Amino acid sequence: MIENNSGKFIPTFCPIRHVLDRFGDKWSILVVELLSHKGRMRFSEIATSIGDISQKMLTVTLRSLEADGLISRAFYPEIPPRVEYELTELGKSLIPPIKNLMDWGQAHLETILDNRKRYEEEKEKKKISAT
Amino acid sequence: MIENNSGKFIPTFCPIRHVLDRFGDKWSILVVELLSHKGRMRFSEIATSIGDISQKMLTVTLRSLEADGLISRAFYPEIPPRVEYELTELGKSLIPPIKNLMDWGQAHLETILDNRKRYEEEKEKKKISAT
DNA sequence: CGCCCAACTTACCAAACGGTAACCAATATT
DNA sequence: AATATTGGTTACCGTTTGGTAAGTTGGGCG
Repeated sequence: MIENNSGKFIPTFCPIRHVLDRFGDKWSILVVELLSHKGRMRFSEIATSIGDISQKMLTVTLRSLEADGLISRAFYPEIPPRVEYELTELGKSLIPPIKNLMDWGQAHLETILDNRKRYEEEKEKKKISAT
Repeated sequence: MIENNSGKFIPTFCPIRHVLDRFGDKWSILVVELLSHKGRMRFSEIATSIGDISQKMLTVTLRSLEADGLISRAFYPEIPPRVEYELTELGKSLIPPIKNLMDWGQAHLETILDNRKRYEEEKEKKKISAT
């Protein structure tokens, strides 16, 4: 067993679990994706680009991406301070696999939503016919 | 905005958010991965293969994968009953992108864990030097 | 009669996740 | 003197997630 950065324990032997554990949160992949398009970005730029992320969660997300070496943080002690983030080489290496998954999503999203709707309708029918 | 299968609302225009929303849970990708290796599997087979999934979560996960058309469910009304699951064509189309992500994980997991440890150590050092 | 099987379903509960709002630093502007 | 700036941190709290344990189905079997 191995302890991750939030104190949870997951099986050592299973890299899948680690990947899921790392990217299963709400914002990490989104931030990586964003940085892959825009290059270096300031904290506030990322915040407004995403739109509905809270300041706290953006900080938490950026910190954990930085801890894993996926992004780098450059602090400029000006007044007011400026902080810039960008993908490291390791972070950049993550772009192709993420892009693949996103392309798959783009290609099949409609089908999935249709399936989901159909499934719900079937369930409703069965409920009614069971009365 | 679009409502997903758990009643949450996410921006329509962003397929990334949908993919994350769909696969951000703890078990979905793991089940797809497993079925991609083993083909058809019974409920109990999946349960013991994963090892630490609860019956409830396996049911929930399988239902939502079925709702989205990623797996098919075959029920045999024998005594005791038998249920078999396998990937649909749509589900199979998901294997390559998932495999890419997993390969990336396998390749970089150690680096990430090292980075994470180093980051924690640096943080500790700063804490001590600040006293 | 009572207990077994597989594959659930349900009620209940604990922990994790993530949001809100307040506070901070140091300087520049009003 | 008060306010604004950026990029945070922190305490608090509600929601979501997922686990535990019990109950359900119906025929087979000791």
